[in-house]
Amino acid sequence: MQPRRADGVREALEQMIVTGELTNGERLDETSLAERFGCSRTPLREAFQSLAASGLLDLVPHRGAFVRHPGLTDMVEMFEVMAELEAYCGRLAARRVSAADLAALRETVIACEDAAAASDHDRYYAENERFHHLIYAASGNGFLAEQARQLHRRLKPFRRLQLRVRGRLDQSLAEHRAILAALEAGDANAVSEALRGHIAVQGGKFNDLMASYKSSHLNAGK
Amino acid sequence: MQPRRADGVREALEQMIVTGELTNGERLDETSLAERFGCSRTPLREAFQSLAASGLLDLVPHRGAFVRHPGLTDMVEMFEVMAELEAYCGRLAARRVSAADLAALRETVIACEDAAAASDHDRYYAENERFHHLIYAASGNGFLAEQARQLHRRLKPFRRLQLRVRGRLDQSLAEHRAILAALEAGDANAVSEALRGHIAVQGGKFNDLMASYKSSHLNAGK
DNA sequence: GTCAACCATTTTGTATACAAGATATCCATT
DNA sequence: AATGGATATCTTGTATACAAAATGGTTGAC
Repeated sequence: MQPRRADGVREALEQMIVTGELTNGERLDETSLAERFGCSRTPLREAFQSLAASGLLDLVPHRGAFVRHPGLTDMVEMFEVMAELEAYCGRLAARRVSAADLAALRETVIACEDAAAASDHDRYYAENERFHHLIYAASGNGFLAEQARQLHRRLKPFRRLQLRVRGRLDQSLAEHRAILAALEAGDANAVSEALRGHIAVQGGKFNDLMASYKSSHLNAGK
Repeated sequence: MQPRRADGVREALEQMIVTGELTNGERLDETSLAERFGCSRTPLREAFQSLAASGLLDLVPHRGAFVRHPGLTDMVEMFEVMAELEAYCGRLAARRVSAADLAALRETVIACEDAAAASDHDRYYAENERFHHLIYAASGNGFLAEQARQLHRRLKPFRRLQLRVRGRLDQSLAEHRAILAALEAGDANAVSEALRGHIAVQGGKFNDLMASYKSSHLNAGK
């Protein structure tokens, strides 16, 4: 991972943060990171600003940039908001979804079925992401869609871990089918509630989340 | 406005953007801005990254930074999301609000009454902001509160303009009273709906918003 | 022996110099 | 006259040099 170009610095750093390669609370040394990336401190510091704005770094003046991994509490809070955003997307989408959107959604569900049958977690996740992004877009509210995408992105690593829990794939798939059915029926409440339940961390999902959180090793230094 | 220090550059720029001093689509010339702020291009460019992440700037590689004012559509979309976020804050707050929170909320309502009686828009806005921030915090979800604060901040200039519409102050105050009453009663649905209605752009509010938007001169170059 | 102040070292913050890409101008050609 | 291309100029992107601030260690006093 040696991006000569600066555009990649932000992405590379983000990757290093979310994968846990950089542990929580760790101070990022500008000089050594610059050397590692084969660039100077300038593009690095610009990336820091961007990452800090996304909440992935803490920028303390004259002290440095510190990796900021969400704690278990933060994660639960974020999922709570994610559930609400998705539910709202779904509510709007139920009214505004187009035939083309529905066709695309049906496709992703089929693709998810294939992936689930093959136990291909990576592919399932990719299609799962497409499914949700389609719903965000179908909300007809571009700002809402963008917010949802951002949060979705931030929760990505944890969601991926969750999907590896046994049986979760099939459950997720069944929920997708229910969401799609509600959308086709144009039942805003049903869509909204199905999505909320799909995202919300409740019941057994909390234990799954906690387990995957612990195994993520992101909580070092907390 | 000449911040010698770099921490102020971001704030100063943000102010210049939201006040409309910098018009929509305008390209920010690094050299001239640096000269104006009495600093070099380096801190400016770091501020650009931060502002771009907040959606106030568009950063086009090798082309420059362009001011990005929300169009009328964007604004309506943002208010739509704001209404939903506030409604959710209220729903949570109805369960979690503390006696101290309620006392503080009562204070702000009284302060709002004073300000409204004196037709002091600036003071009313300040207390109004405090009222809403208290509810965000009372939601007990720190992430949600932060998201709400950010969006609230971004909508600030438009909200201020809206409040200048005749009669809007008294209406807003009455709604605050209703929200507080619902919170005291612990009626989650009532709080949620009262807040949604308080924020949502609907009915006559849309015309007010449109009028204030036009008079904001932020839409130049669109 | 402990605490505090001072100095050295390290690290962040800023300015400037330089490189690379983009735009605009001017000239040649059709 | 219009178009296409080459070049000059300007702007952004990056590296480096320098300044300021913080940290850590050492020394001296109590």
